[in-house]
This record gives sequence, C-alpha cells and structure tokens, in this order.
Amino acid sequence: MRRLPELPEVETVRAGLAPALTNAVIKSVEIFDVRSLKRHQAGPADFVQTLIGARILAVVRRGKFLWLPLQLAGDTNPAATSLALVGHLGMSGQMLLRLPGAEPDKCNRVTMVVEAAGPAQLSSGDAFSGGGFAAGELIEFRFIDQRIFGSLAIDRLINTTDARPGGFQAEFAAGASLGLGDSGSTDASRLWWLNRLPETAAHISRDALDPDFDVKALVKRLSTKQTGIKRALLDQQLISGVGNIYADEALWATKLHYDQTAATVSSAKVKELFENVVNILRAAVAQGGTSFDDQYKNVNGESGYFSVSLNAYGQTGQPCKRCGTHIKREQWANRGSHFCPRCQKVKS
DNA sequence: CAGAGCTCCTGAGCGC
DNA sequence: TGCGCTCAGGAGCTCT
Repeated sequence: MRRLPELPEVETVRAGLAPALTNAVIKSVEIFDVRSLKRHQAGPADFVQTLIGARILAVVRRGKFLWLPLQLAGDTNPAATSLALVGHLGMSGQMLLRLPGAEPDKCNRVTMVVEAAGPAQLSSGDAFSGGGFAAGELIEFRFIDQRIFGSLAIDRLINTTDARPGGFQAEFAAGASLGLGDSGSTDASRLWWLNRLPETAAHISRDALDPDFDVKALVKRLSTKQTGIKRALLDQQLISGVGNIYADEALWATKLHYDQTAATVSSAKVKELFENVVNILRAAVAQGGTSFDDQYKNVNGESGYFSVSLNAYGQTGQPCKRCGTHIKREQWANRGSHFCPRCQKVKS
C-alpha cells in the first residue's frame, strides 16, 4: 500500500537526504510545473535565482515540514539573511536523489542539481559521511508530486519562542547540550539555524517526537476543545506530524471514537493517546530506517513502510485484532475514518 | 475566536 | 479497448 507522507515518512526522507545534501552547493534549478512553487510568493524566477550557488547547511524537520537552511552565494553572514528552502510533501510528494542522466520520473515538478560536499569538506564534529557521494559529485534532487498539494518555497527563518531547536536534525538533536550553543565558538556560528524555523511553519506545534513537546499544554488545550478528538489530533497547531493514517491507528489503540468531543476525554486518556501516538510514530520511523541501504541514492519515502502492520486504517471489513468485530469506515470531514464499532464508542 | 466546511489536484482503479 | 466516473486527503482559506 502506498503510504501518505506523515511524520515517519517525512523523517525517512529527511534522514535519506541529510547525508547527501548537507554542505552541498546548488548548481542549477529547473522548474517543470510552477504550481509546485505556489507557496513561494516572489515567483519562480526569484526562486531559481536565489538558490543558484547556495550552500545547503542542514536538513531539518518539524512534523511534516522539511527545510534546508541556506547560505546564499556570496553571503558571508547567513545568520542575518536567515533563509531556508522549505518543502512540504502534501498528499503525494516525494523527494528523490538521482544521478544525472537517470531515467525521468513521472510527475517530476522541480529538479535541482547539487554538487556534493563529500566527506573532506565536513568538519570533524559532523556525523555525516557525505552520503556515499564524493566531493564534487553531481546529484539530482527531484521533487515529485502527483497531486500538487505539496510545495517548495524559500522562506525566512525566525527564532523559536523558547530558544530551543526549531526542528529535528538527527546529528545536532542534542547540539545545545553538547556545548554547541556556546556563543563564541565556531560551531555555534555554523549552527545559527538551530533554534530557528520557517515563518510559514512557525504556527504549528512541536511534533509528537520532539523532546521539547509540551504534553501538559496539550492536555490543557484539549480540555476546552469542543471539536472531535480526531479533528484535534489532525490539528497541526495542537500536535504536529499526525495525519489520517496514524490518527486512526492511535485512536484505535486508545479505544477512542473519532467523534468523541475532545473536552470530554479525561486527562489520563489524553496522556494515553499521546503515548500511543508517540509509540506508533516511533515504530513507523524505525521501520522506515530498515531499508537504509537504498536511501542515499534513492530517497523515496516509501522504503520499508509496507512492513508496518495497521490495525484500523484501510482495514475496512477486517476483524478487529482485539475483539473480532469488523472494522468500519465512515465518511468524515472529506476523508475516511476507520474504527472498531465495538472498541471505539462515543461516550457521554 | 472557535469550529466546520470548502478547495486545491490528478493518476489509479473500476464498471460498463 | 476505451471511456468516464470515483476516490484519496494536508493545510490554508473562508464562511458562520
């Protein structure tokens, strides 16, 4: 089954891109469909012009948003410029790495050719190997998107309100605690982007796997929400990274009906729901990491996921793994909701 | 302001 | 074989 990109899929993409793209320099950009740049306000020409010659400093993620902090061509103070290439996969987006001359991909909307930094240009503090690419080797980064719900855009990075990392970047996830936050050090100035995030993603909550996620705040906010618990779970401003698939899975695991009013769910139950979200996302991320071999040169966001078993989503008519009742699918908010009619009932 | 609903989009899959 | 219909939903926007 083809998986829609939720947090684990986006994390798989991030982990695959990071070794190859970190410190790589953008050599050329080709736009095949301008609709994929709809979030870039300044237009396609500006998009291309800004990116040419820029160095990609990292590959960072919060929820389903990915961004690449940039050092523009000739810019000696990227901390002041503070721009990033922001990507969202929407419903059907993919980010693939190809060698130049590779077969064309269907629905290829944007291609960037980058020059790999290779291991030699990375400082000793970096965990990257260069992604298997030699310094100077050219790589094609392809943005594929059938339904064009996803997008690429250049956006300003702004400071996080809590001075904590703006998103997840494996190698620097514990950067601050490693002393990299020291303001005079070379590393600190290199990591100017660490505690920033794109303006267009600043309104979304930290994601469920973020160590700085505030569970107490979630419990408090849900306690007054008059909307269904699933709608709340999909609200990226309350908790980010969860989409329709993992929402159904987490609700099944917690025995909650999708339309149960959020405010009527007890604090204990909300905490249980959050723990289930975390466990399900972690398991999916782990599965995505199993096919690591292919990821350097074939980042496709689908690797490994076929092996993750689902208990609710897409299981219409199948027996519930707890009680044997047939899983039901109901039309809900322009989507489908899968649940066990016996285990998951609305409680008043 | 909060919450519900609408809209963007197109290939795959299916029925006739 | 070929045509036309239906389905999938993330997130931002627009209503009420």
